[in-house]
Amino acid sequence: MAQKLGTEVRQEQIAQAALDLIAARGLKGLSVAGVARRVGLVPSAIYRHFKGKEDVLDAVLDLLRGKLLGNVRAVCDETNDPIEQLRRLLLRHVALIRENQAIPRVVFSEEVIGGRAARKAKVYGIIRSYLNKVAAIVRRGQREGQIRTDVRAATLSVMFLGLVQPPAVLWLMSGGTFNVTRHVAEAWPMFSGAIRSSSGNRKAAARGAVRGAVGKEIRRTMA
Amino acid sequence: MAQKLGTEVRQEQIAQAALDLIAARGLKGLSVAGVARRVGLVPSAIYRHFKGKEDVLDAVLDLLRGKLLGNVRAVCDETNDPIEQLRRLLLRHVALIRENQAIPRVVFSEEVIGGRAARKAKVYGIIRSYLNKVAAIVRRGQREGQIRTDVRAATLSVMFLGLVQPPAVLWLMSGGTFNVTRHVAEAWPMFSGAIRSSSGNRKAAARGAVRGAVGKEIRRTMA
DNA sequence: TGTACATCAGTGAACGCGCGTTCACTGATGTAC
DNA sequence: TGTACATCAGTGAACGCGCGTTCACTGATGTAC
Repeated sequence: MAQKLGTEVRQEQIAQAALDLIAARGLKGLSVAGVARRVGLVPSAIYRHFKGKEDVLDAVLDLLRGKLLGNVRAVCDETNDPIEQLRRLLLRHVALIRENQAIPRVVFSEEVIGGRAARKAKVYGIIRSYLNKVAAIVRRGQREGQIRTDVRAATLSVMFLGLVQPPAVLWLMSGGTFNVTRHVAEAWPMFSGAIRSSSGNRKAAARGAVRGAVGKEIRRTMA
Repeated sequence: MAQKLGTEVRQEQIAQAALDLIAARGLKGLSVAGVARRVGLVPSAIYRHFKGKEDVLDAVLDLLRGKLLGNVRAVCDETNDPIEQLRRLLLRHVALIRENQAIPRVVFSEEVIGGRAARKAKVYGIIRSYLNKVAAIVRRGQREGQIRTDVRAATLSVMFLGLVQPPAVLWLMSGGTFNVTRHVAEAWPMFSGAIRSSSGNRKAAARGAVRGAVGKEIRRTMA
């Protein structure tokens, strides 16, 4: 018989084991038996600590939320410059995904995207929190004059996500061939250049001109 | 007994029914029985036309490849300006995904990302073909002077994908709440502005300056 | 310090459901004669 | 035009596998007295 441990300890172990299992085999490969084996228990023992498989998955989502939002907090502690915060967040995000394939695997999984409404909402909530924090950084940059103000912060935050997400998917699907780091290293300078407000003496005038041009483009795009 | 039809006809019907089913309920909800019901057959009848469920999925992938690459061909026929081609491709892509939720659902699915190597490779191949065609458009734009040359075409093509992919995921997860069209309409002007080569008389000089700056940024980003 | 008892984490057998797949059979359709 | 035959799409019953979940039972641990 396996050692008897408190339910809090087991819950942590189980959630972590589930996370590892997802990282290794994907959400589809997440089974109660597999988790139990990793923890050194018998499948039915899992039910001493969780109501069922669904609850285990919820615990995994909580872990992921912690990791994602933790990154945001970390970069905010590291520096004060909004653009520099974004750059570091980007690098951390890439590192996080590399070490933890479970994140994209969960976010993009069927269980989540096509699954129960409650879970879909939970994952959406996590991503929204993340995006909102990114948008807050952007908004501060806009107030303080480093970031252009003719594009909504919400839009910029989703574009920011667009720097990592496609490469992450390509990386997963290529089995590690696609070079995420290289892509990000090339894409970030262009992105950061594009979101910087035109600085210098003609600042206000230039910004006005750009805003007019973008507005015209929006009307064209939607036509 | 259902009407007897040729195997080619049935194969098309079955692939289309599978596509519809995926769009409605996700890949997880794709069952032989479900497909059979939609076609008006009994489950075992499917095996007259496909070796098994896996083969049905492969047929679905072929359908998707056709739709994706078809869009590229269409925009190349519509106009000659590379940037305009990209803009139209973006709009078409959004429309395609809106009408056909099956695309993101398949691409992001477990079956694909964590599934058999052969299928993963097939989907990766489809996306690579798409990206390569986008990169070809970009490269032409670079040769002809409309698009900046200090960022690789491959990188720009992945960034292009980054304009749609995150909003598509958010749209799916939010159950249709997230406004993809609006995001794209706002993101495109910024993107197209950022990829345009600085035109005018000081063209070469400006480009040289930008290239220098970007190179410096790359070294910083990777540090 | 020792004994009885309550608690509760861990066990293993068994159940049931969904689902992909097989197989012998049916009967409609088109062709050869 | 009619008849026999071959072909092959469609049928329904049954199988088997994986897997989540249940349940009565065990036995280790800590507490009360």
